Amino acid sequence: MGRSPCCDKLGLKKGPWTQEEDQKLLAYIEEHGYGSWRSLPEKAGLHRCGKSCRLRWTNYLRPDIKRGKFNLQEEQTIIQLHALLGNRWSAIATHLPKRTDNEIKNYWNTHLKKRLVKMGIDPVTHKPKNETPLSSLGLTKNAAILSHMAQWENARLEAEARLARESKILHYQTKPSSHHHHGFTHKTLLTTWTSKTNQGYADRQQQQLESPTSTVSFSEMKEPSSAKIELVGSSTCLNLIKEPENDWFNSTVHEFEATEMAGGVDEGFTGLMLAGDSLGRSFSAEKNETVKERSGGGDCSNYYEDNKNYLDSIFSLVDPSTPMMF
DNA sequence: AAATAGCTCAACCGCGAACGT
DNA sequence: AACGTTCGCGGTTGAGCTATT
Repeated sequence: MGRSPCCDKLGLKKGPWTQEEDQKLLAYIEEHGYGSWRSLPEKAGLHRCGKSCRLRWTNYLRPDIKRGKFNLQEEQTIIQLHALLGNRWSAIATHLPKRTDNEIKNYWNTHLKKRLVKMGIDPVTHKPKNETPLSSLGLTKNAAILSHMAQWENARLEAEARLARESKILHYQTKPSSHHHHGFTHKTLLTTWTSKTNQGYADRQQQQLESPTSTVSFSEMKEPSSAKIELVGSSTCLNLIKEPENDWFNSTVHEFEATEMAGGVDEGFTGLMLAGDSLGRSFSAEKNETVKERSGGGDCSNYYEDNKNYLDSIFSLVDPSTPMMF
């Protein structure tokens, strides 16, 4: 409830961070860990508000951030997940290791959205702009199914958030104390956390993830996010796993697949363009030049051989029985 | 070379959820 | 239950950079 007092307190600096400030923040976090952002600036000798420090850390200074151009695989993941989740950048970011929600949001707004608009696709609905309104009932069958899928994903995210909260507790329990843990590097700090929580986390995940997800992406586990990477593995393929016993989910997927087989797929979705030639410069032109150097190799590299459409991709995200290779 | 338009992205703002008392 | 504090999220801004005129 309520809002925290704003950072407009007298004397608190705003705007771009200097190298010196970065060093101070890094040095403090290396030694003491992070959290308690409100009190951190003063302890670290920074004339910033805690919010600003947290942002600088999560979006820039964190050691596990990958910077630079997004590769094709990442672009596709963003578009697909955006179609499913909308502007839930943090949720999308959980599927893109090393990328921050802010970065993804920026990239969407400055690149991907414009690209879709150019292609005549509504970046909000991911459907062609000239498409007639949905069926007389307001929704086509497929759109309704997608809506179900989104609900399913929402449930999954809630479960993940629940896990994240628990993991945070563990994190603070294992966080080095300022009294007796001097000289922690990022690596030791993060590794310590990971090793201490890995087993318990896996156990709880097994026991408690009762939402339709058995997704083991450890999403929302942002603190520290390198732990997520270790747990997920190096692949940036999405590892969503369908609960075999989830009848509703299975029936939904099967229903959709049946519809699709019958040629009933609504071709309005963005990904149809992704697989086709109309994708404009990046998804086709960049494909050849970049697939080797940008795909990151691994299990994802032969994605392009599968000329699958977008909805295939989306369902592959949630149905491992149709492996999606990026 | 200067002016201007367009673009990018780090950082800020405000809101609401979660949590503590 | 009510209230205060903290944190995280998504939307927005604007400084700095690049391209164009």
